[in-house]
Amino acid sequence: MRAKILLVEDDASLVELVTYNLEKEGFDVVRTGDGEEALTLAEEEKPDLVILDWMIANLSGIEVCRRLRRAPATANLPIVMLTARGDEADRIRGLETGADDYMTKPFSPRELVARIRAVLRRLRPALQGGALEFAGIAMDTTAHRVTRDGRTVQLGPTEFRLLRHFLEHPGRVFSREQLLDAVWGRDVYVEQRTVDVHIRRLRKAVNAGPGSEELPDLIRTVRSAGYSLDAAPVSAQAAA
Amino acid sequence: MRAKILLVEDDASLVELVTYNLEKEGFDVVRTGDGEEALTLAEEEKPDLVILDWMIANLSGIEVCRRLRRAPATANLPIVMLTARGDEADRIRGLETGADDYMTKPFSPRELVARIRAVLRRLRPALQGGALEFAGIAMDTTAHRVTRDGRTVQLGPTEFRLLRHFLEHPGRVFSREQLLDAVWGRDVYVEQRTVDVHIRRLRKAVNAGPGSEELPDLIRTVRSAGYSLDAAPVSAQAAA
DNA sequence: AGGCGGCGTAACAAATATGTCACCAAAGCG
DNA sequence: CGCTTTGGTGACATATTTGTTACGCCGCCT
Repeated sequence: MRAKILLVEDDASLVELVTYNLEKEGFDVVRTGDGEEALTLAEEEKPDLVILDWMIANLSGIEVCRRLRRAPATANLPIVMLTARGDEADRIRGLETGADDYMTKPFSPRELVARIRAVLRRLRPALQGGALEFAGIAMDTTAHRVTRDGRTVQLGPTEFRLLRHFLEHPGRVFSREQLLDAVWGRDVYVEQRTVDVHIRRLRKAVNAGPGSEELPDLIRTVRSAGYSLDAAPVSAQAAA
Repeated sequence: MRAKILLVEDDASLVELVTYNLEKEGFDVVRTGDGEEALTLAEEEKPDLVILDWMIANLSGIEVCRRLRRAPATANLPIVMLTARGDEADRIRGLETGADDYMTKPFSPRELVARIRAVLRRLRPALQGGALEFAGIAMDTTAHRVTRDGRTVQLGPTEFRLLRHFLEHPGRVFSREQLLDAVWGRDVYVEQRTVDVHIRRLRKAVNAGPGSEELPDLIRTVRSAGYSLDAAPVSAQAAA
């Protein structure tokens, strides 16, 4: 999957330079020089990361940053601040406002790309390899294809995102609420029970073996806590 | 939630400075100056973040970083590199190796703390808990999994919370009332005897060995006082 | 328009956890 | 010793949580 980056910057030559380098490295770039528009674009374009200049028209970068953090839809969006000032106090203020990293101008495009890669690797593993794998389940996020032990698994869009989320954090238990946040989106209101139904559909699809055979269930139900993708099944040892 | 930070640095005065500031800010700090040991500690201490000096004994920081990324247990561990070099090429190399951020010496402690906060803020969802361990009992609160001497232990939700409470305060004796407060909640009214029953269930689950064997009981009954999680098998204590 | 696939909800069934009891065992205590 | 107090246990009815199925809605494609 190509990562989409929102570049908020009003220095035209810098925009060109950065855009050129990012696109060369395989990112999609959406651009604006306006603070208000940046907020709109952050919602509508759903970028994977925002590069935000400190000094821009209409709203200061730091204000944009603050508002992005406040809006549920963008609260977790990775933000890299760009600043001409080398002043430490400003950098700290930027980070405390919720930026994830910053770069001081002038910077080299190579370093910017390396930093963005580092941030994305941390935050969106799915964007990196394109391939996820766990306990016999393989997902090609680029091709939107899933296999279990080599056999193709057919999934609906929601089940796909659900499984991807589990594959990105194998072993970890997620509450229904967390899953709704991560898979459905922070601003969607649906019943928590909906998660159960999709878990059920995911299980059915993933655990179907050849013929009518049933493969081991890799989705673990943690009562009163949620679900997790898990390889280690409960040891059915002698408990008599 | 106190975050635990592994500090890998061999300059003693810098270690002091950083440790002092981190602890003042409420972090737990584990330290080493040795690369090999860093890898061990990263696995055993399960820190939430690693601060890694570029120049350390035994293994270079960048090599430590690479190995941390390769091991599944630490592949997603946030890493902040510390370097004396201002050389851009090195910084890029650090980031591309998998570091999430870097700081160039000399740096101000305040900025370091701000950066660490920024990184942890991003990752908080992934940090909900961590690992607890005491006398052979290991609990992974993230995965909601408990083992005794490596064998999986099956617990109900209440038993899980109860055990977690004990693991968080090993050795300490809690009255039934305190346990009801901490595990059930302050506003729930149930009989104190209920605690006994759950202690019983917890013991049964935790002390079950292979087959029908019984492992030593780690939950100590303190008559007319309460219960505690305790490794010491001897009960020749005279409390008054 | 008609058919289709995916989605969210409701409803019911099944599984599991929980709080209390009643009764037994063990530990202080005079 | 015998009595009293405190903790251990197994059983059980109830409450809560989860599994599963059916159904209607909506957007999309032809």
